[in-house]
Amino acid sequence: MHYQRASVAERRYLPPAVAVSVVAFALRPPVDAERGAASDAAHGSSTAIAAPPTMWLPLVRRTRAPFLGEWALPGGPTEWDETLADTALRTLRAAARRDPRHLEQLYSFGGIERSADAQRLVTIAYWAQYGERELDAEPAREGERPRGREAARDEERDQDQDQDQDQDREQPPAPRPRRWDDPLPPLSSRDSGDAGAAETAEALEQPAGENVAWFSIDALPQLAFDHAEIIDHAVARLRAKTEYAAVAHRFLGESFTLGQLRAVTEAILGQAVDPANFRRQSLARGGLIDTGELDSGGAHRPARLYRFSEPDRP
Amino acid sequence: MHYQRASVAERRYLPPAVAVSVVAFALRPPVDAERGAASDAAHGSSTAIAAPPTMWLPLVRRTRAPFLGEWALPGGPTEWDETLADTALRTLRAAARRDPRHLEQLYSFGGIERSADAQRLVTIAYWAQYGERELDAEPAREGERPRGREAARDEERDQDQDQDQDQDREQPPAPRPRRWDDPLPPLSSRDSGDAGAAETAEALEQPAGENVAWFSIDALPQLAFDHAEIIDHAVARLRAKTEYAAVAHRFLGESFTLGQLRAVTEAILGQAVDPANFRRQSLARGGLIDTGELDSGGAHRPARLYRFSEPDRP
DNA sequence: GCAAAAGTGTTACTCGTACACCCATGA
DNA sequence: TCATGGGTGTACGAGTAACACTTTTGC
Repeated sequence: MHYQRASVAERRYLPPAVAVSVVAFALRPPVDAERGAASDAAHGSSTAIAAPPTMWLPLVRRTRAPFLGEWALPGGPTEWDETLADTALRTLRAAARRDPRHLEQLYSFGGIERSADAQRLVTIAYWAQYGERELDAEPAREGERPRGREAARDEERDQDQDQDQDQDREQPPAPRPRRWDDPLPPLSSRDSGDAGAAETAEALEQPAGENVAWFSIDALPQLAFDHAEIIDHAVARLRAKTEYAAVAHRFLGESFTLGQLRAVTEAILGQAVDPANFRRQSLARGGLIDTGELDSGGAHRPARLYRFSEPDRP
Repeated sequence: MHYQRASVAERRYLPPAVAVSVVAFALRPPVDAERGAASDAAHGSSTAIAAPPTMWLPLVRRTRAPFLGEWALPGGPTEWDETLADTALRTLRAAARRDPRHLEQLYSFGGIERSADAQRLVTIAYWAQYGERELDAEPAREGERPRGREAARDEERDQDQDQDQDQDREQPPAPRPRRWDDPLPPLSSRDSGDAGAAETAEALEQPAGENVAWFSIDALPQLAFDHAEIIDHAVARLRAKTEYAAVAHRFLGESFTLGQLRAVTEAILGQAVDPANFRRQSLARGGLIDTGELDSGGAHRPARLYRFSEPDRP
């Protein structure tokens, strides 16, 4: 459109473009994923979740001018008919080949370092979570339409931090043509190239699957733009969540033992948690439902399996 | 620029414009301000802060197409050389004729109800606080440059909610041309019209001073767009702040009694607080400095005056 | 003196933490 | 039988809420 034709000198006078970056956490890389750096800790068994020491996230290696060759968060500019959350989903899927289990807005960064003559860019950062199920699923092929549109539905709902009593939003008075940030209609097949503001400095070419690797947050590489800040921000947000259980359970599968949930919490917090107290507090806080089943896997007393009451998939 | 020349049909294919909305709280309207609705409670004395029952905020009456005649939050699109925070400051100043004491990013709303052929708009919501000093200051004239650039400096720092340990951001590796969201250079004299994306649905013509009124949050009028949601959000954020004292003191002047601080806290929370416990906890939490002076104003024992340690004005 | 708010003291209760201890299973 | 994690009981301390009480002013 007009953007492409604007000269370099003209571009800086255009209003800022809107892009999205996604910090997508998981307890481990997907089985088929490239691992970036720090591959010392042996992640032996494929599916079993045993004492996860840290969290991982996918990064994309830049193949363009600013910060060429460095690693950056998945993301890119919004398409004209996409919600912010859908842009996050689409770009994350292009990088990780999977839809996340949870997606939530993090913060808007007005500025990113760029050359003076580039168009300005407002980056809306999102953070996402992958559960065991998503990591085990075979990678989606390019061109398929994303599954799990529910993930976007969470967004802009419980983005608030603590005891935010999710006030219901009443319908607007006037005819409601459809918020362009609504959960969203068919994502048509038009992810071929970078239309719109794609020439922007941070704009991301769809990674073909190469140039993507998963990194432990303990061993991150040099990062492009201010993405290191964004990740710090996301980690802080994750840890600040008072409702640990609500966040932690999304890293796991459908059902889980309290031991697993505690291990995840310890991975998030980066420190040990008393098992006895964790049990009591988790159960007291509510949201955990005893399935009645037992997990007879380990060389010890079988543990009860729980589900989380949150309707993850309606 | 290009935007103006784009036809209506073309506009919807443009990338979203970026605009800002500001929820600016104060304990009372400025003396010279128009009061909207609910003017029953007699606000007798001009300067004395006596048992403020609620919070107030400025709204702007729309003089354009969607939601014409309804009230909306101060705000508007970003200029090409403005940071997000500066856009918030500029538009808030245009409405309230005053610079706030504190400004902080709230949340990004991807969508706002609009007609299908209008350009999309991403709204970054900010919330601001006015103190007694700002409310008493004579209104700034149109065309002056804003004072109190410090306010913008807060922004993007402590936006996080609770125990966020303000991690220092290291300098970027490459030459740093200047983040376009930096605290910001001379705001030149160009607030004459709406350049750029100003034709956008929500775009705001600088209010000449009319069409602006202050409302109690207990008696808000019908609001345009999803601004009611944004206000709810801002109020929730304000109440969720654990460090009440740090937030509350900004509503007051340079020095204040603990009784005043408690009254402000009660206004924020909307409920009574035990004076004895409030005193102990406030002092224990630190940040309050006994000035040694006394406030001999009321028909009772004089109260010590305190300052807050936060360097509000460096 | 009396009202009213400043300021102090005391108690009870809640919640998080630490840790001792029993339970049930696989090897 | 022993090691291991599941699961229960309990005591201690910090922080908070509730409220009685004293102090100091203006009227």
